[in-house]
Amino acid sequence: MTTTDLEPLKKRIKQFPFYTEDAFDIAAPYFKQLIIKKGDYYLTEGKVSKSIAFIVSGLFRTYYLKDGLEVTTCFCKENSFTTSYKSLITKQPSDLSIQAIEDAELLVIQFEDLKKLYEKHLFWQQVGRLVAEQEFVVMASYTRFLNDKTAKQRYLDILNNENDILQRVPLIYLASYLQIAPETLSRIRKEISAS
Amino acid sequence: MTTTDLEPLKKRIKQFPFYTEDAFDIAAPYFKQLIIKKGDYYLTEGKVSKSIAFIVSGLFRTYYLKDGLEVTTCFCKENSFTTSYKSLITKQPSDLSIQAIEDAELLVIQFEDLKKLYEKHLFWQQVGRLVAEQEFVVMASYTRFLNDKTAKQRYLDILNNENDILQRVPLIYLASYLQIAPETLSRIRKEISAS
DNA sequence: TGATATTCTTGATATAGGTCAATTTTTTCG
DNA sequence: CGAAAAAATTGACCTATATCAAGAATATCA
Repeated sequence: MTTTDLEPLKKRIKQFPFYTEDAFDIAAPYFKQLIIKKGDYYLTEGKVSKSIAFIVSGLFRTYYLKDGLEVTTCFCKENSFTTSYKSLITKQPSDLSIQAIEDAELLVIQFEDLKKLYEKHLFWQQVGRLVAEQEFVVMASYTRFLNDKTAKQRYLDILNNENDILQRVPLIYLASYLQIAPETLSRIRKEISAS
Repeated sequence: MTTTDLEPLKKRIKQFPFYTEDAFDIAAPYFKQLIIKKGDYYLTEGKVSKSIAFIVSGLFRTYYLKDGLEVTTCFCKENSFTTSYKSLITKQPSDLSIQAIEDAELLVIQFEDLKKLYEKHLFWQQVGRLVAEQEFVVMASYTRFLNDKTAKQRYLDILNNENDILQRVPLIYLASYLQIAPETLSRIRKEISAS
């Protein structure tokens, strides 16, 4: 019997202020390994999100349905966390699905267990706050990204700043993340390659 | 010498779980009253946000400049908090300005002081987390609001759900909050009143 | 109160990006 | 490998909303 390797997670948690080995050790038993194959789901629409996943390896996208069409809202890669944060917080059914677009390995903690840590350790309560703050900043930036830039600017932004993601996802997902019709994205790419 | 009346703030803080009078009393001395006249600013673009304000009375809007035009991102009314949350968290200069659009009374706490409370009391650390979570949910909803609905739907949403705000702000601010040109909003209103 | 600035409305016109339909290219997987 | 499915491209056309310009209605405050 081997124990799950938590090193990648520990490395991430160490980045938070006031980290101690103690705090980590007490949390460690709560994390369970979960393997998800490409195309499969960590969470599906309609379910209440009850856990948070640390992505050891692989790539996920979150999407919701708008008039029957999938709208991708996020790409989540290794060394970050994923969940339907809104569903987790509000305890309402998720309107997001979270799908692996590469084979993935997760370390999952139940939110109930995390809350126990919140109450036991200022450190974990603080991690909860910092993560929430970070999520807010990311969401605020995404809103501005969508609303302040033209379709072409948005694509160029990704091309310049998140090229690794671009290489790993089908353009059809990227298009909806950029809030562009796939046909329009195709034209933008053509225009750029011509110049 | 009279002490500042913190009752409205206390009433709001009482809504958080694990509230105790003790926790509130320890925080109380940090809150300072601030009066802001209509048209004046709580925060201006370029400054780093270093405090959080509880709005006892009055109404604020936050806006940023996009190609020289003011884009309103939020209306903040009595019994809620306001700040440039992103600037506060990231310690970067704010791209938002926060302007009173009605005479207002605030209770202001410095973020430095709040952080002291975070470290002293699990309760306040938790308040910080819950507020961050709430801000995230609001921002996520706003993003979806802007991207999933047509201009007309967005206006009708506000008309039906936030009529009090609508009564209190010039349409020109509302238009930019809805990401609609003022002319378009005017036409939408005309169309609705005709039907 | 009245002059001035601000806000709101209306019309004419422009455009970024969407939609629909057909084809080609790429990926998947038995 | 090769067939079927999925993704990407291309062309023709459309539409929601922006922009520009001008006038009417309101609000402000000396």
